Amino acid sequence: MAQITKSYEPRDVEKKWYAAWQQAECFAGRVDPAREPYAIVIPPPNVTGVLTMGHVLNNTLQDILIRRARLEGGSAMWLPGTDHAGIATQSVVERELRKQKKNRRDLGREKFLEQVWQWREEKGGMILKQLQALGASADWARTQFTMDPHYSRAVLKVFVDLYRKGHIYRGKRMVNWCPASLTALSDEEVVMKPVKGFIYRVRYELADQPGRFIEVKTTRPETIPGDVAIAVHPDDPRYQDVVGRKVWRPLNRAAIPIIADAAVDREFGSGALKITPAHDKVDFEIGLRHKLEPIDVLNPDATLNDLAGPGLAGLERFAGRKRAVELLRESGALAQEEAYENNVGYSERADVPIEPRLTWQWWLKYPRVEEAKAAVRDGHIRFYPERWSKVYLHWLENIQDWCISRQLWWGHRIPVWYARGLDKEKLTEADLADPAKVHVSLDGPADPANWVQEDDVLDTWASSWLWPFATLGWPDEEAMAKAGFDYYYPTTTLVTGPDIIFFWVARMIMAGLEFIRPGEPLARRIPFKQVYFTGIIRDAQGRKMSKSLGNSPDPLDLIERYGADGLRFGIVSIAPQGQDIRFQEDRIESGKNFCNKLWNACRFRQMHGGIADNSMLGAVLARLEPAKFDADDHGVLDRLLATTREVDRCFTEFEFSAAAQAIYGFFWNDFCDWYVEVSKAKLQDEATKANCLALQDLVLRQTLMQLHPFAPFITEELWHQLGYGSADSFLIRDARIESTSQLVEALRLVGLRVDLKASAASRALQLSASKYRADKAAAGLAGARLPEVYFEVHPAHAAFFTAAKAAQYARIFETEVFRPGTLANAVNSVTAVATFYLPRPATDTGAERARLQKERETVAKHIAATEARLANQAFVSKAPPAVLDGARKQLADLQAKQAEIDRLIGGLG
RNA sequence: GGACCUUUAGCUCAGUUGGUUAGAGCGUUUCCUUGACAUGGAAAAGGUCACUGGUUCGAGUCCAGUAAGGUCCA
Repeated sequence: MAQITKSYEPRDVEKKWYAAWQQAECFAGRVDPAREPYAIVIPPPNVTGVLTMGHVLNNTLQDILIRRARLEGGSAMWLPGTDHAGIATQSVVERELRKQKKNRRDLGREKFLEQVWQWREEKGGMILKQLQALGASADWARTQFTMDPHYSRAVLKVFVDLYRKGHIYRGKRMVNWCPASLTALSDEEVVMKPVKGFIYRVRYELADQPGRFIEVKTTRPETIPGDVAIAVHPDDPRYQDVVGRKVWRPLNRAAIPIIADAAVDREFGSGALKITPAHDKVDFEIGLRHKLEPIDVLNPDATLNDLAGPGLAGLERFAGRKRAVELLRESGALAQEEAYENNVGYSERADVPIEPRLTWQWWLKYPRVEEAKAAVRDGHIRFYPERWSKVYLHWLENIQDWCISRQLWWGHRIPVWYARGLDKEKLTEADLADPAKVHVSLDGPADPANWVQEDDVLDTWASSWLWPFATLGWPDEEAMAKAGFDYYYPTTTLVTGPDIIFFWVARMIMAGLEFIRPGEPLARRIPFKQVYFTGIIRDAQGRKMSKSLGNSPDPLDLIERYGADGLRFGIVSIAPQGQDIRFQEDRIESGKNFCNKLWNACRFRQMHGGIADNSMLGAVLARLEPAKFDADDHGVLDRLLATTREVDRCFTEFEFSAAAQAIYGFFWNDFCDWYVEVSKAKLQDEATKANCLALQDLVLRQTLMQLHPFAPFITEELWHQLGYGSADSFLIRDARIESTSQLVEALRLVGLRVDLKASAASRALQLSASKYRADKAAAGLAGARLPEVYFEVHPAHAAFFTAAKAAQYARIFETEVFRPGTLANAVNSVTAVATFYLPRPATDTGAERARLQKERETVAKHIAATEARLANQAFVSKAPPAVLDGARKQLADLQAKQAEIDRLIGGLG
């Protein structure tokens, strides 16, 4: 066996084990009826994406769940892949074309798509490689891409199916138009931002009554040429006499009617509203009600067109706004201009203001909305934290049809063909229902020469909503059998961010319910049983991490500096359930430090004796000698079991950071700081050495297993170094973690039960040692190793803290000689276990008296408070007995302590 | 406008169904190269638990309200 090095060097260890795991196919998810299936599908990252801290957190948590499931004996399968990300990917390739002074139209659709595929082959999916550096144990052989042939076929089949069921229709409606990407967007892809601008009061002159004006407030004067009416509230007394008459539109002058509509807000401005149906959703509705023909004054790229009239036509929309204001001012129509802040919808991807625009698009009426609500409401799918279910249900209550068409080339082209020669812009509902005019099918028409395919592609989310089953071969039965569909669906857990609860989570649930196992119970059709929502990683100031702020650390750089395990452990330990995370690099550093601590504890073990039989739990336990167990042995075993219990609980509640902290606290404080220290004496004594090493082996074994999901590389390495696994086995694949009850039972079989009294005695001694060292430091003796220290054990601890035992603690009490007795003119340390007497070179009775007096005051204060509580009749009669006993015991202890201090003060003379 | 979240030590956060003297990590200060680890060890300082009421023998915890910050929806 190789000697463990002085400090942990992650780089080579990580490379070595990742390659070995892959070589041995440790990540493969295999159908095995004897084992419990455990499946996770990755939230497919954007194929153009690179690893961010958000990915690190999200994927570390998935890997933790998958690795824990393996350790628990489940057949774990983590399915990776990427998303074709329509707009993002198309933009990347278009940007490259622009460098060559070309655009996609120069190339034509087919050539352009060839370029995109080429880009994807060369540079796409880099993020999956980066996940490997993080240690992700995904089943790479199953890697999926939403544009793969079989996946595409699933997407198109779903379109055709929903079309035939009447869920999909083509309609000319207001959409959110992105003038940068030149495509429609769904409501979910629009973010509202407050924007500082101006609001203008504009006067419209009555056509038949020159000199009389109606005033309208608007933030968008450039759309005035698109006005088709002025609307007032039917009950507004100010305007009773003008309804039905006409006003002059002040830009691109024309007479337009004054109409009455109840949707007008009488409180806003003067109570009159300009109606521009082509450029506003509300106006569009009003226009429909009054049968007004919209006037679209914008081109697709949001420049003003000829309908905007002379002076504005050809201008970009914001330049047009300035110009419109000038024109209004010149003509005297501008009454006022004031600063104003309003909410403007922005394209999430392109970050430019969207335009409400009237276009033909494909729409989806969501299927299974009610069932989707029931699935979560009735607990078939559980959200962690639970509160997200409210957000989810609220969205479903107010659900709107989904605009699924995108005016892009990169994506799944909609499987609709129009009879050659038809004018797509003028199709009626009857035309759309006529198979001679419109053909919808998976494979296209038999006579393609007579048809023209729809140009639009589907929204990327209209492919990723099928992810949990299209990745398992659906709808092809042979592929499903090969992928283990029956075994792995529904998948177990989904780990994702709450920002895509509507985009993705809700839609996946509806898709699963609609397409999988029709007619079977809901619980068999849902795509997953649990959804864990992570927090969002922010910088130290609480800002979202973003490229433009440059406040996002590079995860690969962090892995380089702290190791993948350090990064994983660090990030998980600061990620409380359901809250956003403030990233602080020092936490990653402490993850690395913990790895080093673990490393050195194992090194200590290795330096103190050859590795005996550690091959299985039974072998380790067989080496324990229960008869030799002392208080500290019981203490560390007690803490090990408590930690195991806590980690078990954390996994059922998805409390990952609590689990990490439980392991950290146990290992560092209980094991290293105390047990390893007391071991140093035990290992010098042949009578206690073997048992001590066996107990260390047990603690290290269970710790490595518990820690493995969080820090896979170092634990695998140490697992082998300490002989827990044979050369051809792996911690990741072959180890089976014991639950608390299994561990307790295994201990019982070798005659071991934790003695709680002994454990408590060990704990009391630890606290005493702390108190002792504090007293020692307060007396100016910090750090000094004393030649001799005496003690008088308090009766309650005499059984555990014997003279022979005490000698073993000399090191911890920083003394050469440690034995019973008293000492006059000493520094006196009163603890729960004993009173200690520390010699000091020049005795200062005054200082010692002052120190003891101060301590006496503190004790007296607590005594008074406790006495007051016990003197309260209401407390005594109503508090539960355990609390009452606790208070009484506390009082007794405090009084004993006070008496001891008094005795010492008296002894100072 | 509606819904949800947050407010505890200088910083980041724990704190189960109310119950002894409110915890951790980092940071700060002091001491220690002793033999696993200075990526370490020991100790200390530091908190009117945002505020105001209420329920209770007892409130960081439960209830009502207020304030500040944040997120989502409209």
